[in-house]
Amino acid sequence: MGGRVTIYEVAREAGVSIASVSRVLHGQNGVSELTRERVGAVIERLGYVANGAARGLARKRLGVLGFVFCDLEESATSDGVTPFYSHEIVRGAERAARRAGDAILLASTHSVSGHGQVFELATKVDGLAVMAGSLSATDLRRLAARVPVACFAAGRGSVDVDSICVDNFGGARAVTEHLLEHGFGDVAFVAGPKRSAEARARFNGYRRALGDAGLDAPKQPEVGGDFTESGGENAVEQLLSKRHRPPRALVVGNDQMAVGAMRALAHAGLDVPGDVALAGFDDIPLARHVTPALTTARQPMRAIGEKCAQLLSRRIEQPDVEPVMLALPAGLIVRKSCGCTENGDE
Amino acid sequence: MGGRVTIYEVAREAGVSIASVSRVLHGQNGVSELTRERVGAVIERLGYVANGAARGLARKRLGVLGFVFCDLEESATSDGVTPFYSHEIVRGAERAARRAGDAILLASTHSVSGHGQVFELATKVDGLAVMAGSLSATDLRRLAARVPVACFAAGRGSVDVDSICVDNFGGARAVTEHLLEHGFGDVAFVAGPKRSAEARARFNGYRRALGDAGLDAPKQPEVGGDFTESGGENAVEQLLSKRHRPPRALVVGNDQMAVGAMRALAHAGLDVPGDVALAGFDDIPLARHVTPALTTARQPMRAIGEKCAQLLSRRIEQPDVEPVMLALPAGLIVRKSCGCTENGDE
DNA sequence: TTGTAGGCGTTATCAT
DNA sequence: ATGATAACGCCTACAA
Repeated sequence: MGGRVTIYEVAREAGVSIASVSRVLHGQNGVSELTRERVGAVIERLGYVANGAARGLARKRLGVLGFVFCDLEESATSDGVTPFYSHEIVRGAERAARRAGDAILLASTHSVSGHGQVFELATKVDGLAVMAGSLSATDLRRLAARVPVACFAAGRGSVDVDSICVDNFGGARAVTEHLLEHGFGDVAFVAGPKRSAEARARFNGYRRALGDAGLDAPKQPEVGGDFTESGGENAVEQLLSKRHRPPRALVVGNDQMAVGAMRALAHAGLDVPGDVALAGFDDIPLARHVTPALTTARQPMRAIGEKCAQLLSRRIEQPDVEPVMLALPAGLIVRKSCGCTENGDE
Repeated sequence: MGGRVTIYEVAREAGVSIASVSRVLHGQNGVSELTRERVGAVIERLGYVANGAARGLARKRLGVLGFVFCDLEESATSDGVTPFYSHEIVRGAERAARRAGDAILLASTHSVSGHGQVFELATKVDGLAVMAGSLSATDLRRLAARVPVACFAAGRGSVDVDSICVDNFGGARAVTEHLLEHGFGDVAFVAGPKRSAEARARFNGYRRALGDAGLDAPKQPEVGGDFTESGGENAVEQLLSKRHRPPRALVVGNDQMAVGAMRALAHAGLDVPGDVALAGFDDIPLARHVTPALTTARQPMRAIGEKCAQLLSRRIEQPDVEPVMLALPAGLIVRKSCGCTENGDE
């Protein structure tokens, strides 16, 4: 918001009407060069900054897109996963938003929880992009009934809003196929949270790959975790104790759990990829840095952010178009944990 | 912004005046229980969401704090450093802002550069927190003359605005002292960018520690980099070629460069910490994951974000109080790269 | 090219 | 307890 000086003062000081000031402010035509210069000088001298509230009120558009993330707090965050995840999305979103002249308002579900702080937030934006899982389906529905909403990182959900996510099914399938191509017959799966649509999609991608290879695939994941490092560690410990012999390869629901899995395997005296090959999902920054470097399916986070902002903008402009659900392809990132030796890293 | 339904419609539908609606909206007294209920019901039924622009205009306060970061783009970012850094700051900021009923508007300098997009941004917020280095001193000054501004991650700069940063001097000093306590006599320094006030403060902290130990310290850093991994790698290569014998220990300007340094040392066949001990600065997430784990000085990012939001809020309320410069203590994080063996990690 | 004036949706003051 | 009614600062027809 502009400090004190208003368009009226600029007008007075320049000896013109506010309409003229407004015109030069927006670089419109129909202003004499002289006026333009005079007004410009006054604006600079007075340090005028337009009042966004007034502008938003008049334009019926604040020029602000809200993004709400779910804050996994102490769990996933401590390893810098969520931060990166959200940061890349924000970057993409910001880029797209800026092209449209908008700015990004940030909030995390943790700080936005309580009763209905999202609705309070909704007040300050033209539309809200929400990360799947950061809101209950009920709240999401209520929200969408009030303001333009888009959803990211969502699997095929039930709520009828625009949404965008990575192709979890395809990514997991590709990763699994890669493991299969190594000739590993016994490929097990470490699942994510049961309630997560994304986690389920990844499991299904894994199953499909097995099926296509003529292999038996379990209907349900043998073990699973909550997408955290320790979750992955526990899951693999459990898996090892369940089986008389460890699987030859492992597709893990996400990279973070994969890192935990590596720890569990090391603990059990198993070599990766010698004894057990491994692949994750997401391509978090850490994936390149663990030893061996993690083979994984990359989420196009930036693109997700961009696309989400675009979807949201569109809905703001055209509130009644049919909602779409997009899935962006995941990139197969081959590193060492699968048994490949060449450095396939970019 | 609220979709279509306004306070007038709510009022009409509830059979009261907009004043009454406004009252129940703010939980004010002086409203009969009956009215309160009726209005509440209508609000829910109509899905009313207040228009933030109108509200901001009337209140002279949008309830939004802007944060602008500098986007190191492909350099530092590719390793997930900046993301983490900014994410933690944003978290802290959001927390503090929320307590004050505010929201956080995000922007990065990359996308905000060009001519004066910051000023455009300034339009949409009540105040702006800017990361040091994301703006030229001139722009910062101009900005501060127009809207409330606070600065974070700034060393003692010249511009007269509220600012907050970690105690770079003290942190570097503590880290250096720790290395000295190991009995390493020859401790070299890998500096950050010359223009960075933070980098200089760290160098000075290093010098002070040497001086206090009765050791000679160079007036200028022997080598330096740009705070990136490859920058650190190059700097150390250069250092090794300059000297006939490698230093016994190395204080590196930040963690990211320290990781690069480790690579250079490994390349030269030098063991860390056996041949060369190492310490960094920041405590980025990766620091725990490299081998050996990196000893470093931790930046209290969250606290920085919180404090910055507070400083900004204060300045918005009281534009004329004397600007303050705060430095938060850095925590010494002892891990393996310095030669310590016990696991000092939290 | 320039100016006038109504409207945007809330808040808040002042009556009632 | 409730209701009119000015601001708030900008945008934008519409006039001149």
